[in-house]
Amino acid sequence: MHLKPCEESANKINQELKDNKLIIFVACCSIEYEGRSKSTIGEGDRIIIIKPDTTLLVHTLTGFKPVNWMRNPAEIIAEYKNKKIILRCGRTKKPYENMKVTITNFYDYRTHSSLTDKQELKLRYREKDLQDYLAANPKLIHPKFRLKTREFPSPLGFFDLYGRIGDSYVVVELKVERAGLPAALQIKRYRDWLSQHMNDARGILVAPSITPNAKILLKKEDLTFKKIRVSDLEITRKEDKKISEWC
Amino acid sequence: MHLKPCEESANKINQELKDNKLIIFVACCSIEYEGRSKSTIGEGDRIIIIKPDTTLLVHTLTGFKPVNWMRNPAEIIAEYKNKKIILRCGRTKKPYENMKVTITNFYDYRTHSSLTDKQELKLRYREKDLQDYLAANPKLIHPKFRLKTREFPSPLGFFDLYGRIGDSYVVVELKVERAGLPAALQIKRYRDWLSQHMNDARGILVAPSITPNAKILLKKEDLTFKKIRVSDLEITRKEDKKISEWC
DNA sequence: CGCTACATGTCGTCC
DNA sequence: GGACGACGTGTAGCG
Repeated sequence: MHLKPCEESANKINQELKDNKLIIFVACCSIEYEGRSKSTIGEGDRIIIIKPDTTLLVHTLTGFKPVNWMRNPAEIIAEYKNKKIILRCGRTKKPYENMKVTITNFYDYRTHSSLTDKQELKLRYREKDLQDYLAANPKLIHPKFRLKTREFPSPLGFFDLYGRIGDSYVVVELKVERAGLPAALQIKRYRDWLSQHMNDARGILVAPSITPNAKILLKKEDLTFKKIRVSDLEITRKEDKKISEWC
Repeated sequence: MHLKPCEESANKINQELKDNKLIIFVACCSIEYEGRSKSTIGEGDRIIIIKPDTTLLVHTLTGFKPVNWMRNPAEIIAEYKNKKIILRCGRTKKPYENMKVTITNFYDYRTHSSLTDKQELKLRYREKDLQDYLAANPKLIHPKFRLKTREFPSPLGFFDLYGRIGDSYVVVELKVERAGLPAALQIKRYRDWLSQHMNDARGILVAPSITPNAKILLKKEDLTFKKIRVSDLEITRKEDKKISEWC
């Protein structure tokens, strides 16, 4: 449908907002936002989605991230003024934010109701799963590692894994992605805290790889790096297959 | 348009992908993803956007984040099989990932070409602006603070601001949001590094507020917290205005 | 509701 | 292309 900026269009939009319809349109618009930050963008052609839960997304023609957005819960109102449709949108919870979308031309306007989606995303191979797996197979970390607890609560934060190697007390920090300086500093402060309470404390950083600076820090601080790729544990990823070869 | 799952539809989609059209549709589909992680989601009604730059987004009916996506650059191919349209999508650069969208029913299908957007988002009130302002008004940090340089390069990272208070050398870390443990640790390691090179080193953390744990660490480490809200500097945000009161 | 840590984070920027 | 840090980060989990 090709909506025109007029009084009836504003009314129509307001009714459909009220009915919690899914609204999708492409339009030439400019946007102002104010809240945690403040932004403006001049006139251009963009995609706008208003979900039944009042989530509002504005996408430009390129890139992953919306150029502007409003998280639910929000209030959204349309009005007609100076030959333009103005969408006012404000969050009804903290952080309070608001947005104004000024539409000069619609290229397309569609609404949907009675759509259903009862499925949930099943995600695998992240830190939690790695922790599960290593808790069940502690010897992958060190042949003599004996696990005592997972998510051990220290004042500095939770130790992913905590246990012993011989007489030493050991804190293990897990990273699914390449470990950088922050990860190295994290295991350092964990080990340092632990050594204040135990005679013999060690720290092990588990990750698929490590950045040079992080490696230097570990060496200097007598900490251990253990290379474990989450994807090696069960399944090999198809990284280089050509598009035609996928199953 | 109400596309049906058939051979012609697959051909049409492939042609429009080739033409770098913007494609937006609502469909009942299931999705498999594999790459940095791995996920599946069963059949449900979702919104799918394919941008001219090959960015692909799949949105459910609620929430801000896409349930599945593929960042550009990617290759996308449609095919017809077993009364379903299958979209295969794979990134052509690292990280290599791929996705399969299996479509059983289209509720809507729209494409657009000749859309243009030459505008860029103008964002304000973030860390850069705070740095600008405090560099121009260093006395807001401390009455005796004399700025030497901004973005002072240390091996640990850039010091947001660097200068002197009396005979002390001072590193300042700026945060626009509430400062947590990571921020406190950051200023600590900056100060520690500085104290290895200077007789008298101090660290100041500037933020609108601070979490309890971070505050404890600062106190214990003899670091300073200075409360500065970026929004107090020039402009008051309208946080609690009702929707009807916005300009 | 605040605090913390994770994320298929994404994105820019510097090297 | 890797490393690093900001982000209107969003989001889930827990107290």
